[in-house]
Amino acid sequence: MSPAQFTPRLQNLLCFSLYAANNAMNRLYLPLLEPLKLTYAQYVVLVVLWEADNLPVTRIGEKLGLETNTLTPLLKRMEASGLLTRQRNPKDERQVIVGLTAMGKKLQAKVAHIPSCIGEATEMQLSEIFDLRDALTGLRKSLNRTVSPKAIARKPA
Amino acid sequence: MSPAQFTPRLQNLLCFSLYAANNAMNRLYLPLLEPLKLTYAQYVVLVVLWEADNLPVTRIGEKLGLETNTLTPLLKRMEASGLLTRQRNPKDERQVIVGLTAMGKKLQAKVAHIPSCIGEATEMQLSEIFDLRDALTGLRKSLNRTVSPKAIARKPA
DNA sequence: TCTGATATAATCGTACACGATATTTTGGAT
DNA sequence: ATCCAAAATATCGTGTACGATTATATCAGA
Repeated sequence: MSPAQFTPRLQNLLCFSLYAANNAMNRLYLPLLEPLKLTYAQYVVLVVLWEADNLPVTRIGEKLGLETNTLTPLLKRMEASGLLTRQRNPKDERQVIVGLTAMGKKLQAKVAHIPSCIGEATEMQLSEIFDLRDALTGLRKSLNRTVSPKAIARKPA
Repeated sequence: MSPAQFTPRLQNLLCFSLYAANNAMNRLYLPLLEPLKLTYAQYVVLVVLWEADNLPVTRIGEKLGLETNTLTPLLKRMEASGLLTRQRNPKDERQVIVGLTAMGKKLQAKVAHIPSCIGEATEMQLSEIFDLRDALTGLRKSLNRTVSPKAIARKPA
């Protein structure tokens, strides 16, 4: 083990490169999502529902790696802004089924330009982007084997 | 452009792989830092100060990619828990100089085990970790050329 | 010297993300 | 049928991050 491990420098830390890149990515999304009155978390909830509508809260949490203590208030805000509905499942009154409203569905067209904006800002080739994405997905899955939210412990996304 | 770009799937998005990996990393740090009563943000502030003590707030912000609206309350909490001091610079009363206390310095020894814990949890070779870290640092710098906090616009970290 | 622009930090309001806990519903074992 | 554990969601408190704004100090130019 090198002494550097005992006095880690910021620039050497994987965790910091991840933390700072994530903050930078969020800052890039802010002006892109602001005209739609969306936050990044709200955006990814919509991405999930555009793929598969009418999901219970926990199922959304499995896909996003979030639990209900984060999702419930988030979904309530999205319901209040008219993007989705939250209804108890008559078949199982424990579940709340989250479904898109017409407005929520319509937003899909209005974010179509975003991926290319992000792509440009990365200044990377598509193949590099895909490699980085896959490396990060692999990292997430490895980390989740050590510690994971309850929702993911049951079903790794 | 493939149609997939207009209906992005969660798993295809670089931003989501980054977001979810960062959340997972934070969850891994929580139990490691909890015995020290540190948050992740507080930890990286200490890493900065262990490298170079007695920095003005904005200088810390340049290194971390954060601004004073985030740092001021963070540093006040760390001052309250006895990790650091905040003093106006007599040479320039606009600046607040942040310095480690003895307790703040002592903590460095108590985090020495953390990098190897993280390393293990990644299930990656050191060379892979370094490659991923460098790719993320490059991504951050690219993204910061499109949008960046004021602190970074002046001096890219 | 004075005045306006800039630099530095702080404050305020909003929205996550987390651990801990509570509430309600369901299902299985007796 | 009853009771108990598990499941699903919600609530609460804390600590970031962010945009917008404010307050004070410094500095440069007229």
